[in-house]
Amino acid sequence: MDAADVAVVKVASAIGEPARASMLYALLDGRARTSTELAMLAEVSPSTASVHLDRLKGERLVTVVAQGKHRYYSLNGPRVAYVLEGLSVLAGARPTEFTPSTPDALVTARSCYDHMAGHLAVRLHDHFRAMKWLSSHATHRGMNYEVTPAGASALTRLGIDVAGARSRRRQFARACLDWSERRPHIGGALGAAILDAALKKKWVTRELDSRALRVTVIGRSELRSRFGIESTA
Amino acid sequence: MDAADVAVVKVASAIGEPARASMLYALLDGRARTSTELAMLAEVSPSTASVHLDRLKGERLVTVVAQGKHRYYSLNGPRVAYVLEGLSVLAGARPTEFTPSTPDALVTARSCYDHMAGHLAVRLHDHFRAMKWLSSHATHRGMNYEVTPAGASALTRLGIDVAGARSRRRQFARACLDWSERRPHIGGALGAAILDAALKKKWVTRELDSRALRVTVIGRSELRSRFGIESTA
DNA sequence: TCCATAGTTTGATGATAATCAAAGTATGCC
DNA sequence: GGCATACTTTGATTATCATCAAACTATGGA
Repeated sequence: MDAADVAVVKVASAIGEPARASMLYALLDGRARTSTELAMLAEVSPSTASVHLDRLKGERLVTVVAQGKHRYYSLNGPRVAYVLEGLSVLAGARPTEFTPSTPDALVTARSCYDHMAGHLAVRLHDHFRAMKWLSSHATHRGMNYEVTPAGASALTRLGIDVAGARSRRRQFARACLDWSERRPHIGGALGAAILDAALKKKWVTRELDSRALRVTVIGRSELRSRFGIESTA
Repeated sequence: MDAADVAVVKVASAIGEPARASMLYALLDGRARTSTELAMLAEVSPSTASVHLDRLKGERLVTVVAQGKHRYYSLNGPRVAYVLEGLSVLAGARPTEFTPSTPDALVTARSCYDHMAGHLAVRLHDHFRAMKWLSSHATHRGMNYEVTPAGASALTRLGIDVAGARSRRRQFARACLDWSERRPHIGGALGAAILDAALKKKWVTRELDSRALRVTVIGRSELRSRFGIESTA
C-alpha cells in the first residue's frame, strides 16, 4: 500500500466511527457548532468528543475557531460535504429526506452546506430555467449559470441578493448535482443567496439540529402562487 | 445516530482499513481480479483477504462472479469508484499521477473505471470539442455530449466504435469531471469506446497492477500527428 | 480574587477488529 | 478416484480503539 492509500485510509476510518460520523453529518447543514453541542449530538462525553474532534481536525475534515472559551467546529469546505453526501448515497440511505409528516412540510428540502438541496431546490432550479431567468454555459468545471436581464429583475424582486452574490469571490452559480434527486439544483453564491432569501422571508425554517428545512405555511402559499410548486404531504 | 448514519459508518469503515482499501483501489482500474490476486496486492494472507472481501461484498462495495474455482471481484459500479476518487482528493493524494519517468510515458494517464482519465483524457476531450466532433447539451444529470456528423466519421475513422457505444444501454457520452485535472474528460459508453480503441491500437498500454496507462512510442507519435498532443517528460 | 463554565489531557478499562495457521470445501484436471 | 488448486471457515492471539472519570487548563463574569 503506497503513501497515498495510507492517507485515504486515515480519512475514511476517521469518518467510519459512529460518534465522529454523527458530528460530521450534524455539521453538514453548514452551521458551526461547539464541541459541547457536538458531544451531545453524538451522545458521548465531552472528553470523548474532544478526542474525536482532534482526530477530525488532524485529518482536515473540520476546522475550529476559538471565541473565548468556546470552540466552534465547522466542516472543512464543500469538498468534505461532497464526500459525505456521496457516502450517504453509497450507503443507500437518503440524507434526511423524510420530514415529519405535517401538512406544511415539503417531503424533501434540506440545506446542503450553504445552499438549498432536495426536491424544492430542484423544482426552483427547473422553474428558473423554464422562465429563462438563467442561462447556462459549459465550462471546464461543469455547467455554470448566468442570470439573464429578466431573471435579474425577477430574482431581485423575490428578495434574492443577486448583486451581492455576484460580488462575492466565489463561483456565481453552478449546477450542483443533487445526490438524492439525481437532478441539478443551484449551487454557488447564487444558491446561497436563494437559501438566505427563503429563510429571511420565512418560506422555510431550519429544523433544530437537522439539515432538513421545513416549508412554512407562508412558504407553501408563496411557492404555489409564485412558482406553481405544490408541497406534497 | 439514526439508521442512515449507521449505514454510512459501515461503508466508511469498510473502506478505512488498509488491506480493504488496497483491494478497492486496485480494482479502480475497472478490471476484475481474483481473491488470491487481491490478497497479494494487499499483502495479507488468503484467509484474511477472504474475510475482508466478504465484508466489502456485504457493504455492496464489490461484486463477485464465480468461474469454476476462481472468484472474480469487481467494484460495484461507477458510484463506488466516484467515492473512492473523492476520498483520494480529500486525502490530498493524487490517484496515480506520476508514471515512471521514461521518455515515452505521459505524465498523467489512467483508467477511471472503464474510461480514460487524466491529462491525456482531458486533452482528447478538448481536442474533440475544438474540432466540433462533439456537441454538448445540458440535462438534468449534468452535461452530456452528442457526436456531430463530422465527429462520427472522424471518430469512426480513428477506430472508435461510435455505433457500438450508441447501442449500449447506458449513457452515451457525458462530461466526467476529472478529479486530478479538475477539468472534464469523456465518460459514458463513448468514453469506454475511446479507451478500448486506444488500447487496441496500442497507443496506450496498461501498467501491470496499476491504474496508470503508459503512452507507447506509437501512441506518442499518433497523438502528436493526429491531435497535436505532445507528451511531456 | 474567586467561582463557574468550557474544553483538554491522562490513565485505566473493556470491546472490537485484524491477523494467521490449520482444517475444511469446491472445482478442475489427469 | 486421486491430486492440485482456489477459496472459506474456525479458533486463538494480538493490537488497536473508544470510552469515561478525574484532574487540569483557559476563559469570562461578578
